[in-house]
Amino acid sequence: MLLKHLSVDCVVFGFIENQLCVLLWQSDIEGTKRLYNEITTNNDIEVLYQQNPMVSDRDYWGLIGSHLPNDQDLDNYAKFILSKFTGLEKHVYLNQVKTFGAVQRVPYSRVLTTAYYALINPAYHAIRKSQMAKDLKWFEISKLPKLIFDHEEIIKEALHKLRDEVKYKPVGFHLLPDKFTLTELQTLYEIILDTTLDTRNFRKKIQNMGLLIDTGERQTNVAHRAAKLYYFNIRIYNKLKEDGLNFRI
Amino acid sequence: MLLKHLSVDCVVFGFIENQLCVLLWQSDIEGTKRLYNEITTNNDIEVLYQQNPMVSDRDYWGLIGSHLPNDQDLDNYAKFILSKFTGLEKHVYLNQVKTFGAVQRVPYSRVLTTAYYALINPAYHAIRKSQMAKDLKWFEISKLPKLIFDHEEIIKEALHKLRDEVKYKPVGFHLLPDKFTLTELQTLYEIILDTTLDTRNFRKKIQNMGLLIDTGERQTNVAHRAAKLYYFNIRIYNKLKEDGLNFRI
DNA sequence: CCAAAAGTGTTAGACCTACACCCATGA
DNA sequence: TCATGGGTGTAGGTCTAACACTTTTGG
Repeated sequence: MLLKHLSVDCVVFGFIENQLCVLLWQSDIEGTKRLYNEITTNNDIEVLYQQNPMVSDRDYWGLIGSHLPNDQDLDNYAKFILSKFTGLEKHVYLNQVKTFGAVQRVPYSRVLTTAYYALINPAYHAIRKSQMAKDLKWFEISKLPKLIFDHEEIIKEALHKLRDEVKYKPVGFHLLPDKFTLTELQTLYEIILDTTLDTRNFRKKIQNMGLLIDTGERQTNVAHRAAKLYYFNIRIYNKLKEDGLNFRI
Repeated sequence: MLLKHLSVDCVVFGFIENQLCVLLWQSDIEGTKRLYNEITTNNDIEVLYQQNPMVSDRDYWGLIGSHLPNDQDLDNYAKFILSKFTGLEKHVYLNQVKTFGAVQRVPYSRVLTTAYYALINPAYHAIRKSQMAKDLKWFEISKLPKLIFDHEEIIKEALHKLRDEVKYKPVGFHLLPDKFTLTELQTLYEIILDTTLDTRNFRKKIQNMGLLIDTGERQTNVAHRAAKLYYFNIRIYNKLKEDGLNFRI
């Protein structure tokens, strides 16, 4: 059974062509029904979905998400949503943002939603649209379309949390490919924190953390000096995740 | 109507005699029914409460909290719980921790709970037990009694969040009286962060933030040199709340 | 006058900031 | 050979960490 009053939404962040992007969808009512029939029987899905603006109006987009089934753990179900909607399997960084519970956030029904944010690297994790979506697309964070309900607020809060975390924990790396250049890393921080950073100081700081390992490889096919590729040291990563990181700027 | 599947719990932290404490209660079933009759009609309260270990077993304590009414905003309802259970009025620092949603967290029913934490100063905010409680008491964080459900985990998570925040935001002050000494402030940080701090360095750091204003007053009736009393500068406090604070140790 | 806690300054090292030029590559 | 982005060092200032003694008060 689906819980009528509680849903789970995922703010999926991706770093694409030096832009921070969010993954949004438009639901296909028939496909969504089919999904819910897989998950549970005897549900109120038609009541729950037929009034959603995203179903009837092609201008409206939403965060991927769904009502929570009675028999699913909240955290696991967020993972499930992510993999069901995008085809992504495990090892995706996923973090609860908070629960949004204004009475009128969904105009036609009382629904609270627990939001999560995910960080993925679209170059390495191919997204595939599931059958239940009419459409599934990346939008730059600064060029969002019309959004259903309070999803714009949810995205803002998730971004705020990401900004906070990126300063004190080594989370940003999840948005990069396995091997990346220092310039990519710097650009990532610049975009997330919406600022510019001094290249020399940034490199010194990062290298002093001991977090990066030189792969010995370099970029290929670039029309300029090829940059070194790094990956990151998971042991030191785990340590910094515990101890915190000082990335204030 | 009360939502059967969603509750709100508050982890109320207080700083008492140089110890970090949590406020816990034991519910009185009759008093609780009376409260719910005030809030809503036609509810399932007996089903919701009669199996709670706290009701039948005097050894079990719980966080203050209740099921969420259909027509109440989540954030407002957390404030309401705080004032209803303790008699505290506004201006209490309250912050959402996260939502706990394991399927079996309440053994006899599917209930998710959104936890908040509150910081209060018991010396200045007198707590009064409401009629619906058999008992309401402060417990040192290191000497917790048996707790219902996953309330111990909720307290741990709230404490973890408090520790994280205290390093980067000026939240700790909410646990102190309006006028306080530098030693009280230092002890507070030492207790929350579970460490010791160098007095001279601590004082320099705090004073350089410009957050404190000398009241010109001193302690009275102490059997040693009387310490200066400070209060804190709300303007700089608000600025630091925005910009963040660097209190890493 | 004693006990107890308040209050204070200096130095060495670490870290942060600001800043400009040469290097490697493919087109 | 040019355009593009990669890569590097230094000096001055600020912040941090370590450390011990004197002051004030009430009993």
